[in-house]
Parts: sequence; structure tokens; C-alpha cells
Amino acid sequence: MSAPASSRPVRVRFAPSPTGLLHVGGGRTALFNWLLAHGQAKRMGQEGAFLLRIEDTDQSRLVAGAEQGIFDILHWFGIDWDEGADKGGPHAPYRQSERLPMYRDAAERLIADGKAYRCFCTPERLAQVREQQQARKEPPGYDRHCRDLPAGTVAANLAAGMPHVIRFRMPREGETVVTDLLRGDMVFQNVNMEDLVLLKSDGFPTYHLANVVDDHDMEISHILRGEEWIPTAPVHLRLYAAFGWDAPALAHMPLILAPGGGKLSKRHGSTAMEEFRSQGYLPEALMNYLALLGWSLDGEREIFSREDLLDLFTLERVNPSPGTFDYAKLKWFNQYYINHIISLDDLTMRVLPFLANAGMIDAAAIGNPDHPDVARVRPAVALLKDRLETLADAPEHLGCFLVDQLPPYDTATLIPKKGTAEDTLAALQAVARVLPEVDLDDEAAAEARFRALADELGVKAGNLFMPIRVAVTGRTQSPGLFETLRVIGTARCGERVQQAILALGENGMAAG
RNA sequence: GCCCCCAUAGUCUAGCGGCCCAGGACGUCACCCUUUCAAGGUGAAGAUCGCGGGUUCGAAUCCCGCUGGGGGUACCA
Repeated sequence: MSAPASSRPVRVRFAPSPTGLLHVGGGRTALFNWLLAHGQAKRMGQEGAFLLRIEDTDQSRLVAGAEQGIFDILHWFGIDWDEGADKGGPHAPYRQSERLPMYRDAAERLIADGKAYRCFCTPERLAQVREQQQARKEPPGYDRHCRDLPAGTVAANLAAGMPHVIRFRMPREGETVVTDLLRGDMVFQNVNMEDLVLLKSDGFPTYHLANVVDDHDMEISHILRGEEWIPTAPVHLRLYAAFGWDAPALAHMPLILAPGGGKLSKRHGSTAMEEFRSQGYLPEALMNYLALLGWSLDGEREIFSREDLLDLFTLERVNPSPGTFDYAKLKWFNQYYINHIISLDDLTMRVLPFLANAGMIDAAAIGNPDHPDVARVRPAVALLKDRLETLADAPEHLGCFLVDQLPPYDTATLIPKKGTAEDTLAALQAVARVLPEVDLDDEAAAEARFRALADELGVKAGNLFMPIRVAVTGRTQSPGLFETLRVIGTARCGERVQQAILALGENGMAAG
């Protein structure tokens, strides 16, 4: 950290609004905050704390259940917090709607010091002002109509019970320098800053007031937030100064852009953490991908576990330029974790909910390694894990190993490209005869026997194997034939070959 | 319009004045492996380091301008 290596504890916070599902951009901001406090700071021998604060100051945008959804998805993601809305802490409460008196007091204090003022302008007047400014091609903004209202007028309005907001009295001259840990100094002319609303007419604070009051009260040392906050950062700094407080260090995280440009939205695909979970992405793969979208160790290493990130993450190596979300690369990470990183037992357990959802196994098996269905699933997962891109692919790939009855055959797929219905039928009938004498558990012996059968029939091995594959799995693509037969078992293989013979016989007649 | 941020291949990035006529990864293509599809292996194409000026013996790296992209401009966060 560019801040002096003092012993001051590193206290950071992630402060989402419970207005819907957590966005991947928010997930990454949470991750970087958590890595700074629990990783980098602790490695430097400092105390590090990560807090989760709920910013529910806009009553109109609240979504029922959204707050719990945020807790759940962060836990799933692999992030834990030291203090927060659900678990309390030394600066409780951590939900802004429960801290209203603090904001009111802070705003009143600013008024008493002449640093803020009451504004009685109605929304209608503000809209009108904005309209006129637009018509005259002037920059839009509050015209500071109430900035210097006579004390008598204010008192009268107050006595009349007129609704009002409290606005910050932003200095009209000079400049404000915002030092960003990633970008260095950014200079803003105070004339360009507005007299932002601090306290709304409903008594709730705006983000600007609440975040400053809370970050100070909660002893936040570093603010890591999205780049969209850069424009108001100078006002926040002026607010700290008005209160006589030291401001935390600031670092604005780069934006995550959509593939076509612009901000990532539904139009381009999934944007919520929750969607990636339900689509079968592993939290460790998503974390790895998101960490690398903005941060890098050396440009060479790509695979980082949660623990690796705690050991290696440094804020300095976050790249300030915006990045484009790449669904294909995320998928690659997911596939790689499924196939090469997590264990077979682990993968088996994770695939269960998706199989249960497809009705292929007993839902009671979820989370229960001793359930008999787990033993049925595991060997199939062992064969198929190299072609699962997401856990949600499991039903499609594992289905033929788990169900008793295959869906009806597409008979065209049973017949090899260069084969005929008659030859295929004869081949499968030969297979049906041979199958009972073959020990499928001995893959090498089974393969030798079926290769010999191909010779006897006078066909290439591939032209015998493909009909068997389709008969037994219902699919033209599968793992190696003999491991597939072994796992599906002699009984079911026999039944399916018979079914295929029947299907082929009927359709062969029809076609002939 | 005004304010601000950013700028290395389609994408994520390494690079912080000479080691770079630019390295890694995804994606793409080819070949190998092979009973199919994957996985895996090998290799290839792809960047005049956005453009133009400087500074310097020397610039992807420093400075300025331009252009492009993005963000902000609410009693939303």
C-alpha cells in the first residue's frame, strides 16, 4: 500500500444496496476489499477487517429478500466478513436505515457550522430549472437558490412545516485534489461541483452523507469502490474536511464493460453472481476469473485458489483501465476447475443438485455422501468430467448412466455414415448374442472381443462401435466405449441393444 | 454541452527508458492422439504497443495535443 506502513489497522467495507441481485462488478469489488484486508494487510503484519454494510437509504428501490440474497451469494462466493448487518460488531448497526439519527445529527452540525443549508425547493421547481438549463444549453445543475436564504425565511418555512432537504455548501472557489491509490492525483475545480443533497426530505441520508458518516464512524482506512464514484469523490473529501475528519485512502476499481462496449447488462448475458451460481459455475472458478479481470500477478500465472489470492494479492497490481467481461474465458476457467482442480468426490457432490433438479436422482442425496445415488453418480462423473463446462451440463451428459429407460432413438444416428440399416441391424444382433459372454468389467478383454466381432462381420471396428455407442447411450458422443459399457452394466446394455434392434427393425421396414 | 477516467492482438493482461522488430492466457486455425465427442500434446496466424508531436544517444515505457472508448452530470446508489 502506498499509505505509510503504519500499524493503523486496515479496515475496509463492502456496502451494497439491497435493490436486487449482486452484480459481478460488485462481487469483484467485494473480493478486492476482502483480499486487501484479509490478505495484503495481514501479510504486512497489520490488523485487517472486512465489513459488510447495507446501504438501504433509498426506500423506493428496496427489494424484499435482496439483503439476504447478498449475504448468501457472498458466502457461496467464499467471502466472509468480520462485522456486518447480519452479525453485528463494535460499530453496530451496520444497516443505514437503522442509523438515521446519526445522519440527522451530522447534517444539523454542518448547518450550525454554516457548512450546509436547508433547501425548500420542490422537485417541480428543480425539474423546471433543469428544463430551462437544457433549453438554453447550459450545464444542468442545482442553481443554489436556497444557499443564502435569509434566516427569517428559513425560520418561517420551518414553522410552516415546509418539506426540505439539507444541501452541502460546496466551496465556490479553489480546487480539490483527490488522491487515488491506482491513478495518483486527480484535480477538480470546485466551481464545477454541485451543492449535493445530504439529507432527503424523508429524513433519509443520501449516499454522500451516509457513506462519509459511516466510514468515519466505522474507522474505515481504505475505500475501494467502483470507478463510477470518481466524480463525487471531491465532494466527499470536502465533506470530511467540513466535519474536521481525516478521509480514508481512496482507490477506485476499474469498470467491467460488456463485450460490445458500454456497461455490462442483461442484453449481453448474465450479470448477477446468482445467475452464475444457478448456471453451474464454481465459486472458485468465478473468483479466479474475476480476480484476473483487473488484477494480475505477473501476466504469466493464471490459476489462483482463494488461498493463493490471499497470499499474493496486492492493490498496487490492480490495473486502472476498464476491462471487458469475457464469458468464454470464464467458461474455460470453470471447465478447467471441474476437470483439473477439484477432486472427483467434490465434483460428484456438486453435481447432485443439478441432477436432482432434472429428476435423475433422489434429492435426498444432496449433501449426503453416503446416499446410494452418490455411488451411482460418481463413476459416471469420472468418465464425463472432462467435458462438463458447467455443473448444469451434468444432466445432459450423465443422463444415460442414471436413467433406466432411454428416450426413443433417432434411428438415423444408429446407422454409421457409410453403413446400411441391414448391416447395422445384423451387427447389433450379433452384439446381442455376444454380450452375455463378455465380462464388461474387463475393458481390455471386452474391447478384444468386439474387435474380433468386427472382423467376423467384415466391418471396421468404428462401424461396429458407433451403433453400440448410440444403442447404449442414445448419443453419438460418449466417453470411450468400453468404459462406458462397464459403467452402464451388462443388464442395461443388453436391454438397450434389444431396444435399438427393435427400433431399427421397424424403421428399416418403413424406410425399405 | 460540461467535468473526469482510461488507452499493448477479437478479449484479459506482462512490460514501469536499452534484456521487446513486445511475453503469457482465452478465443481462432492446423496437426498429433483416437472407436465418437471432449480432454491432452505440438504448432500457427493475430499488436506499425490508438494517432501526431516532443524529451532522450535510445520510448510501448516520460511530457503535450488529438482521436477513440468509458463514467458522471437525481431528494439512485
